Order: sequence, then structure tokens, then C-alpha cells
Amino acid sequence: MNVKHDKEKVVQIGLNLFCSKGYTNVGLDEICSATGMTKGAFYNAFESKENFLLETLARFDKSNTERINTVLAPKKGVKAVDQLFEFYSYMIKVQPKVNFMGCMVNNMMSELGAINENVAHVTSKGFENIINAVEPCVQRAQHEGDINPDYDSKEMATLLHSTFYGVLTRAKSLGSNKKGLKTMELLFTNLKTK
Amino acid sequence: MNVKHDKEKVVQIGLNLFCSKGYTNVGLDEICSATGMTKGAFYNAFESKENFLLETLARFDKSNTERINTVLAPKKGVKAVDQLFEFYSYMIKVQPKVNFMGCMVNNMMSELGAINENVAHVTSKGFENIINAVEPCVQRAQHEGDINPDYDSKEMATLLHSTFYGVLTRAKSLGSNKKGLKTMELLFTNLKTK
DNA sequence: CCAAACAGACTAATCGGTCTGTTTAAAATA
DNA sequence: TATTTTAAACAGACCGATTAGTCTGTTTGG
Repeated sequence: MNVKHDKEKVVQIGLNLFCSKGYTNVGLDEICSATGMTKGAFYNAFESKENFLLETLARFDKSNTERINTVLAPKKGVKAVDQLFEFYSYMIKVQPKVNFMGCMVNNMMSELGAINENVAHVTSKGFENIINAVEPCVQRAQHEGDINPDYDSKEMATLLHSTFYGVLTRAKSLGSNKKGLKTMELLFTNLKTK
Repeated sequence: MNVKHDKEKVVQIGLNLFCSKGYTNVGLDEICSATGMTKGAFYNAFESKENFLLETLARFDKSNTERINTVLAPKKGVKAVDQLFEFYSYMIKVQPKVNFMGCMVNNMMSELGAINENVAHVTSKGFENIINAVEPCVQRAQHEGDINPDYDSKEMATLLHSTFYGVLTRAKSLGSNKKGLKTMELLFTNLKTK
């Protein structure tokens, strides 16, 4: 792996494959040809296909959380609720350009959550990490009077993200993001203080 | 199929298998042993595995829509918003008892929506059918003053169901329905007229 | 010179699907 | 009603393709 292959890149390619086609629907031959590896190289670097998946999930978890923390960090002159809305809008808008890959946590929860304990564990944790990254921004929006402050900010973040996942899943079949955008807009409208 | 096997039952068993393990993760041998069929019997009754899936989806679509129509039909002395909440609560509460199967439309959208046109089509249609079944009850809740009447009832139904799907997916990994129940409650709280 | 990285042929198991019969139930004939 | 005919239902061995993973080398960099 040190010689010809960059583990970071290999994991990223696997992540993309798993997200767009699903874990079970991507074989090792496809992984190898997509990464330019041979089986020898792959199994020298990773214990198994499942272990490889867990590494891609770990990488997704890390970069995803960092990204959310960055995007939703307090920004002068920008309302927290607008940051939240922009974040989710962007994530939905970008789907057609990324082959409707959606979110790896959501995808793997759906495909393997009920039949693989390891995946169930890391995806549950991944979801929690996301919520913890979103929650501070929700809290600010509540302080700024744009989101109803009567409810727990973590629960509100969970509601936002759960709806977001439902929207992402539907977009896969629709091959479109328009309805999902409307749904997300409507949620935000209803969460605002009246 | 007429002699020894009841197609209705076979399709129902397949539906359960596909929902709890996913389409790709269920092989024909498993389908055959679960239904007590042989390959000869199976391929005499169904064109292919994919065709079998489409039949199970059609059956799910039909019975699911009928069920929603029944459960959400106007009921004297019961508020529409309570019917909606009870419906979604029940669907979430029952998950531990049904192996966290979730909803077939959601599951197949997630697993195959982006890679199989036929499945994408029927699941999109299935979602639409659900919304059309939920929408009248939302409309009544709006008339009764329990859901904000400022927004299109179909969009509101879509929001409800999208969140529901996000919750179902997460429940698979959590192996629990409690957090999902709270999320759904919170959504209802925020949709009520203030 | 040595251990890690890599190449890729190979394996056993499983995949969806086919094929050749055999059974069966009902229609046609007597 | 009894017998024959026929097509659908069924059984399950079998098929080529593919699966994840292994094993025996060979290359490579320190």
C-alpha cells in the first residue's frame, strides 16, 4: 500500500462505490479495478471486505462530522437558521451531481443496520456524531428566535436530520431533488417560531 | 402453483424476506426453502427473481394503501390529527416485533432506487400512493385546526412520511424505536397550529 | 538482504437461472 | 362413468458466472 497505493484515495473510492451501489452490490473485483489494485494488494491492506467497509465508514464519519462543524460554525452576520437551511438545501441540491449517493450513514443503516452488528454500531454512532455537530447551530437558531426554543435542541436536530434522510432516500428513486427540497423547506417553515 | 402453493402466501413470505434482509442479500435458495418451493416451482410461477420482487412490491403497495385508507378514514369523535399520530406511532412501535423490517417502499428505494429503473418506478409510485392516502386525513386535521392550514396538505403529508422513513431507517441500526417515537412526536408538535 | 507490498491464478461456495424429467389435475373422448 | 390425453405444476440435478478470500510466488524499497 505504501508503494503504489494511497490508502486515503482507495478508501475514498470504496466509499463512493458503496454509496452509489450499496455494499452487497459492489464486488471485490469492482473495488480492485476501480482502485487499480490487485487482490494481493487489497488483502495486504485490508483484512476483509467488511473490514474495508468499516474503514470507509470511519473515514466518512470523520470527514462528514468535520465538514458539518465547519459549515455550521458560528458566522458573523449570518443567522444560524439560514446556515442550517443552506446546509440541508445544498446537500439535497447536489445529489444529481453525485449520482444520488445520498449519505453513507443512511445508506448503510438501511442496507445492513438490521443484519450486521458492526455496521449497526458504527452507523448509530455516526448518526449521533452528526446530531452533535448540528445541535449547536440549532441552539443558536433558537436563541436568535428563528427556531422554536420550547424543545430540546438535540431533538430538533434529530428531527431535521431524520427528515433529511427520508428525503435523500426518496430522491434516489425519483432521480430528482425538487420534491425533497420542498419537503425540507416546509419543515424549516414549520420549525420557525410563530 | 395451483396445486401445492398459494401465490398470495409465497409473495407474502418473499416480501418479509426482502424487507428484513434486503433484495440482494436474499438468495433464491432461501426464498425456495422459506416458501417450501423448489426451483422448478418457483420459475414456473415467476419469470425471474427481479420479477418476483416487483410482484411483492405490487402486493405491498396495494395492501399498504388499503390499510392506510382504512386506518385514516374519517372516524366520528376522533380528531384527524390523532388518527395521523396514532398511525405513525403504531408503525414505529411495532418495529421491534417485526424484526425492524420497516417499510418495503423505503427499503427498496434505498437499496435499488438508484440502480434499477423498474424498482425506482414502482417505489416512486408507491410513495405517491401513500401520500395520496395520507393527504385527506391531513386536510381534515387542517380543517379541524390541529395542523397549520397555511400549507398544501399533500406537501404536509410528504413531510410527515419523509420523516417517518428517516426514523424507520435509523431504528434498524439502533435496534430500538424510542428515539424515533420522540422524533415523530416532535414533528407533530411543530406542525400543530400555534 | 529482508520484510512488506504486490501480482494474479486459484478455490470453495454461492449466485440466478435452465433443463430434463415426472407428477398431477382437469379436459376430452368413448 | 371410465379412460385417455394434454398441458401445467413441480422436482431437483445441473450450468456458467460470480462471490469473497487464499496462496505461491515475485517485486520493491529500505
